[in-house]
Amino acid sequence: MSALCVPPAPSVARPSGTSSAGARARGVEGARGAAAKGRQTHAAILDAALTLASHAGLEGLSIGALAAVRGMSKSGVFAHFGSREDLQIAVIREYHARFDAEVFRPALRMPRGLPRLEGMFEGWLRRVTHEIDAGCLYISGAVEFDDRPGPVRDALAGMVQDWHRAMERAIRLAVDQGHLVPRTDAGRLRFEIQGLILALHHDARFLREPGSVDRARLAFTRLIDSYRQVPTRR
Amino acid sequence: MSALCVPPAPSVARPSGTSSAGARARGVEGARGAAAKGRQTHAAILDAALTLASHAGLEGLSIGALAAVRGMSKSGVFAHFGSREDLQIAVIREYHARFDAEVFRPALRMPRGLPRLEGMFEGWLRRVTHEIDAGCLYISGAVEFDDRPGPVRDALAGMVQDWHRAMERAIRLAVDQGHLVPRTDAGRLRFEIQGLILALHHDARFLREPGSVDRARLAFTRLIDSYRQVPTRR
DNA sequence: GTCAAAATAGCACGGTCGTTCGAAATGTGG
DNA sequence: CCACATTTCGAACGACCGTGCTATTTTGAC
Repeated sequence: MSALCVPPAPSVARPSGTSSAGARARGVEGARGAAAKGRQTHAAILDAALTLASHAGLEGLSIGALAAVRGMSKSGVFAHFGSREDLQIAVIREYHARFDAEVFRPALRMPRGLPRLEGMFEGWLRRVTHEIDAGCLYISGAVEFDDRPGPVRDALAGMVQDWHRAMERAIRLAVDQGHLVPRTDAGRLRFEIQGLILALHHDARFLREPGSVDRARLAFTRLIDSYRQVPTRR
Repeated sequence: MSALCVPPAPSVARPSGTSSAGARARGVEGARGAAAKGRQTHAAILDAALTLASHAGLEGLSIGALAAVRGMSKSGVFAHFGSREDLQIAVIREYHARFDAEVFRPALRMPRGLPRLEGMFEGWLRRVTHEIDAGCLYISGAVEFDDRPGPVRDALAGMVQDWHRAMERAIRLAVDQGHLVPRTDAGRLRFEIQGLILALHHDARFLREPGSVDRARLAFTRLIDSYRQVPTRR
């Protein structure tokens, strides 16, 4: 399912000695038919949670606010996720799935090498641009959880690292294809590209500075050019 | 005082119709002698608040935790700042002052042009490096308040923009000195440099990736080289 | 329609939060 | 030492938080 690896919805392996039906595992469960309405509202809540977390951050995501948005009771919402932490992780997982579908997978359809790398950046850019009033969970989450160990941080870091690995793979492919100079350090180029996205997110979203997107795109072009393999060179 | 402009401690111009002695303006007040012990604990609290906010973020900065750290009562702490918001702003202002003293002012002592620009980056780098287990308030604040209008966000944004302007001034000086190519776009170069710092903060602090500092330094060198005015060129 | 299972509501608990207010303690100038 | 301003405390408030329990409603298969 998710092209950026990560095990698919780990069927909630937590201790779950929590007695009550509230913590019931909302994993793959009895396959066919069993939960029709349940799954549906579960998805709807998750969607609202994603919107909410995009604005208030994962820390600002509260079950009460979520219940108010969905027009249902706190405990009704709560029952769909074993705990607030599980809710946060579910949100991260959902964000990852969307990022995967909207950024990574389309880029995979581009020919390997520079075009695919550029596709990744463009998709990323598009997402951050649309998110200018929504906020990237990878970025806000990184800041919120950089000092807070635990499963949420682990989930977040794992997915960000997946994405980094994917980018570096694309960079190495571009080297193999002869599009970039052979001595290209994939890790460093990934670092530099990511810096552009972070700067864009900062300038556009926090400072509301217009023209940031063009600036990021220009900087990317400059950056790639400095790594480009020019056949007619010395 | 603060070389990066920003009016110096605006003597708290808020309405202050809040009756009680709690909200008493802790501004410049009667100059000499009047408040000896008060100022001292005020500074001590502020220092602890800075440490706390560096780890938990400005949002995570709570008066209760601060009181516990300082070994005093919540209301005792509270009385030193009119409100939580004023506390946050005071923290930001203090952070700005330190940044000013540790990054900006030392760089000003370097000869104008590239050396000063490099000095700024190095100072910034040093600060982020030391902050690897402390967190940069400019960065975490930007993420926390990008969707939250109000005086805290305004204060934060103002100071970040001050710093940006200072960097761009340094870049333009480097152009004037003939160190960088004349067509250098100061805003874009500032954007690119800032991206490196943000990427460093992200990789080193969130992902705990070793070698990020060297990577950032290398990337900076590469970046500057791509803008460098080479006298012996074509 | 029946009936079990699933989904949701309602309510209460313990906790932390920022804030208020009046009293107690502490410091300071005369 | 006194008198006064400043500083600190303690207790309480209302609000919101996550969570646990027990009903009640809704759903879906037969």
